[in-house]
This record gives sequence, structure tokens and C-alpha cells, in this order.
Amino acid sequence: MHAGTVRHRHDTSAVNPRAAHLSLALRHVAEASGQISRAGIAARTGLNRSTASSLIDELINGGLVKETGATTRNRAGRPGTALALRDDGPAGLGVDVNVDYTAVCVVDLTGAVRYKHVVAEDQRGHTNTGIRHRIATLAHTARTAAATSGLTLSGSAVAVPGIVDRTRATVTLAPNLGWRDLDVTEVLPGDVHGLLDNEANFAALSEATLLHDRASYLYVSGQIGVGAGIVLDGRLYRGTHGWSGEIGHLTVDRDGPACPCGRRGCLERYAGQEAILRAAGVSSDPGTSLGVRPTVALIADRARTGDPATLAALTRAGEVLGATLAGCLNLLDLGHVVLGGIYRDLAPWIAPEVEREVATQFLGAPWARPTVEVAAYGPEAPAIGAARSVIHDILSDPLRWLNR
Amino acid sequence: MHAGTVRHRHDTSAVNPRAAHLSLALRHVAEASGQISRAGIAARTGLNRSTASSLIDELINGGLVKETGATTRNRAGRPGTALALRDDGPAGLGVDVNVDYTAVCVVDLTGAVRYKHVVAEDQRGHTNTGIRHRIATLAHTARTAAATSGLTLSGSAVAVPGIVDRTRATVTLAPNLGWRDLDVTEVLPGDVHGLLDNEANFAALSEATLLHDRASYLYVSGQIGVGAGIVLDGRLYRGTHGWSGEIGHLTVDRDGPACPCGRRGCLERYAGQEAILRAAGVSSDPGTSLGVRPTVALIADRARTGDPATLAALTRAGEVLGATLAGCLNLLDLGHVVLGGIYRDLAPWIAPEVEREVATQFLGAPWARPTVEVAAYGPEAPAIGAARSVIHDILSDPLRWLNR
DNA sequence: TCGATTTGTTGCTGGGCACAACATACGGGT
DNA sequence: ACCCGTATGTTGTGCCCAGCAACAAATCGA
Repeated sequence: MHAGTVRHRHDTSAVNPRAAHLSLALRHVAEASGQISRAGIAARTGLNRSTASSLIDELINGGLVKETGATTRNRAGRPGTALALRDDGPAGLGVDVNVDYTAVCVVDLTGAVRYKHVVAEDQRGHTNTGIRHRIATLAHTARTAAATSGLTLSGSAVAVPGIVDRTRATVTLAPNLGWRDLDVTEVLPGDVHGLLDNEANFAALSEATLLHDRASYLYVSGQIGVGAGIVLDGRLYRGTHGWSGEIGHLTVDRDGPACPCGRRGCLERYAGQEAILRAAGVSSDPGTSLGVRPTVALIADRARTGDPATLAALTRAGEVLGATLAGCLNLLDLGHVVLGGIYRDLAPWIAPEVEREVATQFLGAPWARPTVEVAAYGPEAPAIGAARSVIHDILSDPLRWLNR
Repeated sequence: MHAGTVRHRHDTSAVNPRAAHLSLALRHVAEASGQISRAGIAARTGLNRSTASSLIDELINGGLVKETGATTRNRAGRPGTALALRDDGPAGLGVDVNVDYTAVCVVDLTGAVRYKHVVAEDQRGHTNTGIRHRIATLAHTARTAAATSGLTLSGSAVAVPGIVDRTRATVTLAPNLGWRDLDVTEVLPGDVHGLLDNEANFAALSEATLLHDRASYLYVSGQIGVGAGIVLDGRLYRGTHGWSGEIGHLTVDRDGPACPCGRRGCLERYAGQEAILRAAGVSSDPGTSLGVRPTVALIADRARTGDPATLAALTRAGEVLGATLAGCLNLLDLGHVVLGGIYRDLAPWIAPEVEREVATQFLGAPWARPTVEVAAYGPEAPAIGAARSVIHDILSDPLRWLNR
């Protein structure tokens, strides 16, 4: 092959077949990493063996794919050389700026978390520039940590609790952080691009690769509020403005208790963290609670000891949550729900109720009973999802990395 | 150019750039039919002028595009030759088999309805083969009518009130027609392919081209039940099993009236046709009502005369419907709702209520107030949408038509 | 040990797009 | 009327890249 590769592709064309094929081949390697050969890719994609070979060579030269020593076994004939994603190539940096903690993590091409660091500290006391400096420092240490593992950051993504404008990569409004029209990504390393999105959305993506590659599901994130991330065919659905997944203020009961949003009987008033605390008889004084974890752990402790008020509160929350989710499943025809955030910690008591309600109220249940699953990651989910979204971008357009 | 064109493309490749570019060029012609030149397409797509020329030539030879005599005016320089979609090329046949009527229509490439025929007759008394024979006859007359206009049917699509399996093109279950695992498309002309879908879905598509090309909206179809079609980015969202849009049994009030589905307080019990009739004090005896239209017209008449019970019933239905739709908009972040079915006929009384509820309860309303619109078509909407889906298929893959 | 079978590579061919050059057609200034 | 600038459509050329076929390599089974 040519030693000096292609240098400047103008790439004005609307459709770039080579890029699409490179992505196709790379994603097939990712799906069966270490278990697939060039011929296998050719067979599964429908491309010619020679074409698949050429694509794989380019991916190997680009540092995305490697040949493992192993050979794929077959009945007869020459065994193929197994291909796998490199775990020392590009990596994604994920940052999660929340009200009471900040998390950074680095994920390699295989989706494995290679570095993770969570700092529990209330950000409300700091200035904007103070927080941004903090982020920059954390990100810098993450980069050096990645470099020692042989990883190079290809991009970064930031999760924030608020509304974002992805096209301009700015935070439109994050009330709990006191941010408004702020560019967060400029302080980050990883020169390629800085992605930005809502926490619930990135948290939803943290489950994407664990399930089937093109899965569709609803990720519910319980916090003070209740949010959801909608994943369709393995990709986030963001809606026309990027505000999708607002289920916290779906009306459960028009005559229910008043909500700060101005309506009555919102889901949050039944299944939000504050509501569960109040129903369980726990003081929800913000002065004493240091963040999400301790109070939720307290509830879980009480439930384990069999406290009736707590158990009743959790049952009620699970019922209402399940009924609301069933409605969402009916609208979207989704067969899978993932419970994240506080619902993950309270899953032993919440999940059965949700499962029952969903199984009862989902119209397609007789033919396809929906499944309810507990999230794999806790508070680090948004950061991991953010980092994985960077990896996802590489998998869907490897040329950008190869031409870097 | 070659007189004898390409004949057999194996097309095993996963990505076919030529097909994608042909579709791209064709869709740009469709968007600005009669107002765009080859150079304009090149400019908008980013393709080279010579490439755009080649694509357009192929589309012209294939009978999809024509040069109008007009020239696109500019400041200076040689004027371009205006391009437009042919209105005497391929056409789509749409069939709607409903409980109390059957509709056929033919739509040309521009989306215009060129033939329409609605037969009001209750199908419940007939046998399956009888109905299918009726469909075949109607479709045959539609084909001859199309032929006299110089149109050739490129495909057909059937809308049915029930659950379908699109991959096998069979009706899984249509309770009101007594159908189960039935292939409806085999009796149709238009040899290319027979599409099949739910009525609400095709009805939703009937609005697609009237709005912006890549619009996202929720089409609500009020009948005996209440269904919805979700259009995202100009394309139908069907869900994992094809059952999306089931909003009729979303829970409005857990302590509400019982529903035949086994739950309580479903939306249909408040905003469905029977519920409105009952609330307005009209007898809903199925023996006297001959189909949907007369009874709805009766309600509209009563409302026009100012009957208090009827007005109250409509207000209540609109309120509940609007509140439920607001929840859907919050989940999906959609900014647009189209009211179809009986809500179209009752729009003067229903729409304001829906608009108010949606504006109040959609969380993004302060930044982007959602719009509520009345459907353009009435009972013929599913048939038109079905026919347009055939056209949509040509626009998204013109090669299939060119290589026919 | 030999044939069957599968894998990976190489040379060849052809489709299709970008690019540049050219003929064409119009507006505007002198 | 003439020329120049500008934009359109067409033609010829080169290159990327995928398919195809042939071949060497490597393993299994009889």
C-alpha cells in the first residue's frame, strides 16, 4: 500500500460511501470483538472480501483495530485472523457537573471505563469561573491518567443538569448551578469536539452498549425531579428542541397536590425524591442533607428494616411511576424500561411495582411483555454515558479519527 | 449517453451512493418544483454541477422529472432551466378498508390527489372474500382511471383498522372486520410492492407533505377509539412492534369509569366518540347509527344551536384530550399537534380547549408555544396518506422505479 | 498424503464523482 | 452596438473505490 496516505479530502459530497463502509466494518468488529475475521465481516455486511480487507487494513493502520493472535475456528479451511478493537487507541472523556458532585471518566474504544473520579462537593457556593476551573483541572488529570494507559482523548462530552443548546455547545439554563448561556466545553482538552447534553440523556446512553446494539428503551432517572432518556434504535431521541423525556410533570391526578411548576398532581409529587421522603416520614430539610446519596441510603435502610411507612411510600411511588411509564410505553411502543437514579437504589421495592403496573397496562403485554431492568451504573452514569457518546461518534464516523 | 442503460445491478453493497444521490436530487426538485435548476441542486446539495446534471438527466430519462419551459431568473448570467416533478409519471394507489366505508385514491408524484372514490357501506355483513373482491374491483377502476390520466401505478398501500405485520404484509388482527392473519395486498394491482399499515399511521402521513418536509408532529385521530400517529422528521415512527400511538387507553383518572380494556378512566372514556355522545345526552344505539359521520354531524349540529349539554360535553372532552396530549408533547418534545377524525369535525369546540391545555401544560411553552392545527382531510385521510407513502418510497429510492 | 474448504491478497475492470475547461446565455455599463 | 462579468449546462480527464476472479496459504477430513 501507499506509505503516504490520503491527505486532504474535500468531502463536499452528501454521501461518502467509504466513510459509511468504514463505520460499518468497525461496528461489526465492535459487536463481535475478538470473534470475527475479515471474511466474517464480508459475509455479514455483504461487501466483497477484498473490500472488507481493504477497510480493515485502513482501520488497523489508523489504530482503531488490531489483530489478536487468536484465530477464529471453523469446520474446515484456513482459519481467519481474529480482529478486535484496540484498547489503547482513542478514548472519550466524560464530565458530569452536578449540583452536589462532579464526575470525570475516561472510556476506551471497547466501552470499558479506564478512569473514574467522583468529587462530592456542593457547587452552589462557588462562582462560575471557579467551577469551570475545577472542571478543567479534573479533565487535565483525567487526560494525563489516560495518557499513562496509552490512550489519547479523541473528544469530550459534558453532562449538565439543565437545558442545553447542542448546536452552539452552550448551556442555555441550569437553574441549580446558576448558569445561563454558558460555554462549558471550551475549558476541556480533547481538541476534536465538545459534546453537551442533559444528564438524563447521557445517563440513558450509559446503558446503550450493555443492551443490544440497536435497542430501544426508556431510561428513567429519579432525582429530585423525574426525567427520562428515550433511546430508539440505539440512538438518543432528543425531540425538536432537545427537551424530550420530561415525564416529571406528567399529570397523575388533576386534583392532586400542587406542584411548584403551577400544575397539580405531577408525577414528581408522588415518585420524586422529596415526595418519597415526605411520605416515608423523613425530614427533607435541605440544610441537613448533603446530596442525593445519604438520604436515599437512609430510605433504603428503613425499608430493609421493614418500616411500614417507608414501605408504603415506596409501594405507592412504584405504582404511580409504573402506571405513568405504561402510558409512555403505549405511546412509543417500547418494550423495555431501565430504572436509574434513586430508583436504582430503591429497586428492590420500586421495580416489582413498576413491573406489575407496566405488565398490566401496556396494551401489547399479552404478545410482548415489557421488561423492567435496573440500571447498571449509579451516580456515575451520566459521565460514563457522556464518554461513551464520544466513542459512539468514532464508531459512526471513523474517518474523522483517521484523518485527524 | 448509452441508449441501452444498465441492466442488472447486483447491489450487494450496504451503501449505494448513486441511489442516495438520485434520491437527494429528486427530493430537492420536489421541494422547489418548478423553481430550481440543475445548478441550484448542485449548490444546495454540495454535489458538483456535472454530477447534478448527470443525476437529473437520469431522472428525466426515467420519467420522474421534466424541464418546464420557464427559466429561473437571476441577477446576471445565463438563466437556468427550471425543473419540476412530472405529473404524468408514476402514481401511488391508496386503499382504506374501514368498518363502514371503503376508500380508494390515486396520488401523483407531486402529491396531488388525481382520483378519489369513497363507498359508504357497512362491511361487517360481508365475507372476507367478498370484501377482498370489492377492494380488487375498486382498485381496478382506480387503475384504469389513472391510466387515462397518463399515470402508471408504481405501488399500492392499504390502511386497515387493526394491527398489521408490515414485514409479511398481512393483517394480524382487525377485530371490527373479523380479520386475522390475512394478506390483503395480493389482490391489488401495482406490481412493485404492497404496503400495509394502521389507519391512524397513514392518516398521519396525509398531513406530512402539507407541513414542512421534515416536520415532527402528533396526529390525533378521534374515532370510536382514540389513536395517534407520530411523525418524526417527516417519517412515521412505528415503535418496536408497530403499535405506537396508543393513546386511547392512557389513564386520565385512576378512579374514573371502567373501560372495556379492563382499566379505569381511560382517555377514550372521556374523549372517544361514544363518551361524547353519552355526555351530550345522545343515544348511542349502534342499531340506528349508520357509521361515524351522521352521529358526529348530529353533535356538531347540536353544538351550533348552542345546546348546553353538548357544549359541556365537548368542552370536557377537549380539556381532557388537551391535557393528555400535553403529556405526550412533554415526553416527545413535539411542537405541533394535528386534530383529525371526529376532532376535525368538532374542531370549533374542541380545538380551543386543546390549545389552551397544551399551552398551559407543555413545559417548553414559554420558549416555543406549541401549535394546534385541524387536519386537512377527513375520512379520506388514511387513503391519501397510504397513496402518499407510495410516492414517499419513490422519492426516497428512485432507482427502484428507474430499474423497473 | 491428497483433496476439499475457507481465508487473505493481488491485479483488473468499471461505475461514479470531482475538477477543469469550454460553449452558451443573459445583464449591465460604455 | 459592443464588450465584460457572471452564471448555467456540457464534455473530457483522472481518481477513488467496490466488485470480480485468480491465486497462495492454512487447516480439516478421509
